[in-house]
Amino acid sequence: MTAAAAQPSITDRSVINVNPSPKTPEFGPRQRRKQARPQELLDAALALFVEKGFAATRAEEVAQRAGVSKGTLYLYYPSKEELFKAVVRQNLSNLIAEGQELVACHQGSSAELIEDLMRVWWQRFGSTPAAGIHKIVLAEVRNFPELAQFYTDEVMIPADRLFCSAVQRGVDRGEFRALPLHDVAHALIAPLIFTAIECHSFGACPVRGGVTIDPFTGLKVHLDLLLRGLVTRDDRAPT
Amino acid sequence: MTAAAAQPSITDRSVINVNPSPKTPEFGPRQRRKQARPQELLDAALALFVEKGFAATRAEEVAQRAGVSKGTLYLYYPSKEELFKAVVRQNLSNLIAEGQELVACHQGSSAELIEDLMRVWWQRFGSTPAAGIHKIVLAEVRNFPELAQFYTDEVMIPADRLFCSAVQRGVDRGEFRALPLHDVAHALIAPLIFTAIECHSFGACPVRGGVTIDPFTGLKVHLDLLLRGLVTRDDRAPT
Amino acid sequence: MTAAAAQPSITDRSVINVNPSPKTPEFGPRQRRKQARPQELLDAALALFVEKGFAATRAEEVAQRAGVSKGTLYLYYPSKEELFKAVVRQNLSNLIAEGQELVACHQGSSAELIEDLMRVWWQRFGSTPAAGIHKIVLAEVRNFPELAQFYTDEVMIPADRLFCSAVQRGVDRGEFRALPLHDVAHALIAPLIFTAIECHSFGACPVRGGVTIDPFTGLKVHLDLLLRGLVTRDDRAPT
Amino acid sequence: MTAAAAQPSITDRSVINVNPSPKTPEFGPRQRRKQARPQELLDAALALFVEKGFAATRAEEVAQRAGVSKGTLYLYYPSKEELFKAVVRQNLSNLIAEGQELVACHQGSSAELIEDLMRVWWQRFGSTPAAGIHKIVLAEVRNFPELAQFYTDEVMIPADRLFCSAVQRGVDRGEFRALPLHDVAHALIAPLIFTAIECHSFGACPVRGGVTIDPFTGLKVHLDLLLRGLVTRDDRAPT
DNA sequence: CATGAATGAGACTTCATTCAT
DNA sequence: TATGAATGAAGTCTCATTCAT
Repeated sequence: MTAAAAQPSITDRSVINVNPSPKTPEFGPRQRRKQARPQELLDAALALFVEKGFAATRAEEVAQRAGVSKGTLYLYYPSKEELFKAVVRQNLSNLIAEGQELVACHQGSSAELIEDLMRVWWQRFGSTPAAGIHKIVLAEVRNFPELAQFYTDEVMIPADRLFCSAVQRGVDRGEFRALPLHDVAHALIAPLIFTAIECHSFGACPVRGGVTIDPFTGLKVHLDLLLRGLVTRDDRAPT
Repeated sequence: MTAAAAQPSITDRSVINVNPSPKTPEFGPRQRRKQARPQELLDAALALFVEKGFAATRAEEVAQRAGVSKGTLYLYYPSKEELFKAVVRQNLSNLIAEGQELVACHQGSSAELIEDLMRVWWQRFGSTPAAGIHKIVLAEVRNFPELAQFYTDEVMIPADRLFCSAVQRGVDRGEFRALPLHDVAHALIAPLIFTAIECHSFGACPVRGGVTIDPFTGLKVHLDLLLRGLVTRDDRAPT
Repeated sequence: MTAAAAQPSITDRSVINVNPSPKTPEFGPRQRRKQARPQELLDAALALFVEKGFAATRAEEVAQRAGVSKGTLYLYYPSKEELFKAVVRQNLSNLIAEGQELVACHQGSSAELIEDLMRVWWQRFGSTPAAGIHKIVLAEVRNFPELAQFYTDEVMIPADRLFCSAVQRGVDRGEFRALPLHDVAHALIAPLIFTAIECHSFGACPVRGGVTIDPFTGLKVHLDLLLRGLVTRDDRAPT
Repeated sequence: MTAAAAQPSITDRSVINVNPSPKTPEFGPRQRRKQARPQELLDAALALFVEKGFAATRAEEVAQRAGVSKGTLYLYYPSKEELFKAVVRQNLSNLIAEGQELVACHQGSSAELIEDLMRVWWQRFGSTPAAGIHKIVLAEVRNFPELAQFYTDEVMIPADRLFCSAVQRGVDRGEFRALPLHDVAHALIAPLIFTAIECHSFGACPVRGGVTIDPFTGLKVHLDLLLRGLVTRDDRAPT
C-alpha cells in the first residue's frame, strides 16, 4: 500500500462542508450567525438523529443543541421530516465526487487504488458522524419513500459506478479476474458501510464482553481478503 | 460445495415454531387461540417492526394484524418495549445452535463448511422476515441499553464464536492462512448481515434504476472472494 | 366511669355480622362456600377500598383476595359501584340499633351512658376495619348521589337521634345543661368519627415525626372535656 | 370573646394570592396569562379535586376549567400527581404561620385566644374551598407515601405545635387545667377539620331530611364545651 | 355456577407545529 | 427574524365488564 491519501488531488476541504461561504468577513456577528443557522441546525440534527433515531429525536432538542428556540427551527425547515431529509442530503450528496477524481488519476495498481479509496472514504466519511446517517436511512427509508429514490440516485448508484469503474480498471489491466462487476463492487462497499454502522450502534453502547474490533484494522483485513481473492496473481510478499 | 443443507441434524421444522405439540388436542377454538396468541403477536410485531421501525409501529396495529384487540396484546406483553425484546429473542436466540452443530459434524473442507454455514443461514434466516431484525436493533440499541447487552450476549458473541471456530478449523487443518481470527470472522459475518439489512430497507422500496443484485448471488460472490483470499491453496478450477 | 361494656344487653354477636346463618351445618363445604361468597367478597372489598380508595381498587384484586375469579365477582355484584354501595350498606346499616338499646336500659348517670356509648362504639366499630368506610364515603359521596341519601337516612339521622336522646336524657334528669341538642350531639359524634378516620389514613402510613396519639386515650380526653363542659355540676374528683 | 380577628397582623389579603405584584405591568395579554396560569390551574384543580376526588378528576377537566388546553396543564405541572401535591402545598403551607403570630401577640385570656384561632381559621380557610383538601388527603395518603410525610411535616406537626402552645399558655397562666397536651390540642383541632370535611362531603349533597347544622355555630358549641371543660374556673356568665 | 380470555372506552402524557408578541 | 406559550392529535397503557367454555 502506498500513501495515496497524500495525493494532491484530494484536498482538505471537507466533503461535508456544503455551506458555500462560512467565513465571509464583511458581516457582523449577527449576520454571520444567521448565515450559519442552517448548518448549525443540520449539525445538531445529525448528531441527535444518529444517537437516538428519527422518532426519538425531538424537534426542541435539536433547536436547543443548535442554540436557538423551537420556533426558529421551523423558520428554516418546515417540518421534522424535511429536516431529516435535509440532513440526509447534506451529508450524503457529493459523497462520491472525490472518489471519482481519485480513480481518474490514480497511478498505482488497482489493488492500491481500491485500498486508497477505502482509506479516503474512512477518513473523510466513515469515521465521521455523518456515517451514522446511513444507519438511520436504513431504518427509516420505508417510512420516507421519496428518500429511497433520492438515496439511490445520489448515493447508491454513484457509489456502485465508482467501485465498478475501479474494478473494471483492474480487469482491463489484467490485475483482477473477470467477475460479475456489480457483485464485486457490492462486496467492496459492504464492509465499509457495515463497519461504519456498527460504530454508531453497538460501538456506542457500553456492553460487557462485546466483540470489539478496531474498525479500521477490521476493514483492512476484510479488504485484504477480498483483494487477494480478486487479483489474478498476488505480487505482494505473503503476510 | 457439497449439500450440507441435507445433513440430518438440520431438519426442516422451522426455528420459529415454538409450540409444536400442545399437550391436549381437545381444546375448543378459544383455547386453541390462547395457545397460538403469543406466536401470532410476535409474527405480527416482527413484520411491522421490520417494515416501519420500532417507534413508528403502533401497538394497536400489531394487535390488529394478529387479529386481536389492543388490550389483548397487553395480556401477553406488558409493554411495547417488552414485545420488541420478545421479538428479538424469539427470532435470534435459537439461531446459532444449529450452526454450532454444523461445524461440529461437517465432513468436507473448511471452505465448504463456511459456504454451507452461509447457505443454511440464508435458508433458515436470511430469506425470512426475521432477517430484518438486525436493522431495527441497530437503529434502536442506543435507546435500549439492556437490549445492547442481551443482543451482544445472545447473538453477537455466539455468532463470533461460531465463525471463529470454523476459521480456526481451517487454520488447524492447514486450509486457511493464519490471520487475526476475530477480524476474519467479522469479515465473514458482515456480508450476511449487510445483505439481510439491505433486503429489508432499500430492497423493499420501489425505486427506479436501483442497483439490484440478487442477494444470494451477491453473497456467494462475496464469500468466494473471501474464501479465495483465505485459503492457502485453491484446489478448485478457476471460475 | 363504670364498666358499662359488660352490660348484658350488649351481646357478643358482631354488629357487622349480617349474613343470617353462617353456620348452617347441613350443607357440604361446596354449599357453605357458595353461601359465604357474598360475605367474603364484601370483606375483601372493604379491606381494599379502605386501603386504596374506590378508584384505585381493581375489581380483579377484590376477587383474588376473596379467592374467586374476576367473573365470579360479577355474578354477585353487577358492577364495581354496586359492590361499593353494598360494602357501605353492609358495614354501616344496623350500626345504631345496639346503641339505642343501651340508651334505653342504662342505669347509670348520663355522663356514664355517653362514655359507655363511646366505648362500645369504639370496640364494635371504631377499632374495626369497617370504620375506614366512613373515610371512603366522605371522599366519594359526591360521586355517588344515591349513597348520600342512604347514608343520611341509615347512619347520620339514627346516630344523631341516638346521641340526642342520650343528651336529652341528661338534660331531663338535670345532669346536663340545656344546650342546642343537635350541636351537642354533633360534638359528641365528631371525635369518634374523626379518630377512626385518622387511624385509617395517616395512622396507616409510615411517617417519621408524626403526632402519634393513642386513639382511645385521645378519645377519652376529648370526651372528658366535652362532658365536663356539659354537666351542670361535676361530681367527680378533680383530675 | 374579643374581636381578635381585627388584629393588625392578620390582614385581609388572601393567603392564596401568591403573585401579588408582577414586576413589569406593561405585558401583553399573553404574558399576563402566563403569570396567572399556575394560580388558575391550581384553583381549578382544587375545586375539582375537592368535588370529585383525585382519581375521578381528569387532567383535561382541570385544564378546561382553567380555560386552557390539556397540553398547557402539562407545561406547568409534569403530572397529575404533581399537580395534586402542588394544590396541597399551595393551600396549606402558609396556613399555620398566621396562627403562630396570633398566639404570640394575643392580649386576652387563653380561652379567647383559642376562640380567636378558630374564628380566624374559619374565615381564612374553613369557609373556603381549600378546606376540602383534608378530605382528599385522607382518602389518598395511602396511595401517596411522600404526601403523608409532606403533610405531616407541613401541616399536622405545625398545627399540633400551634395548638399545644396555646394550651400551654393557658396552663402556664393558670387558666387551664394541666392535661395531656397533645390530646387536648388534638381535641381542639378535631372539630375544625371534621367540620370542614363534612361541608365538602355530605354538606355538598342534596339530601332530604339531613341533619343540617350551621357549621360555624356547631363549631362554636363544640368549642364552648371543650373550653368549659378545660378552664380551671369559668368567669363567664352561664349561657 | 365459575372461569379467565378478550374487549375497547377512556385516561394520562408527549410532542410536532402554530402564532401572538 | 426570533421566541416560547399554547395547542390538540395521537400514542401507550389500564381496567371494568362481557361471554364462550
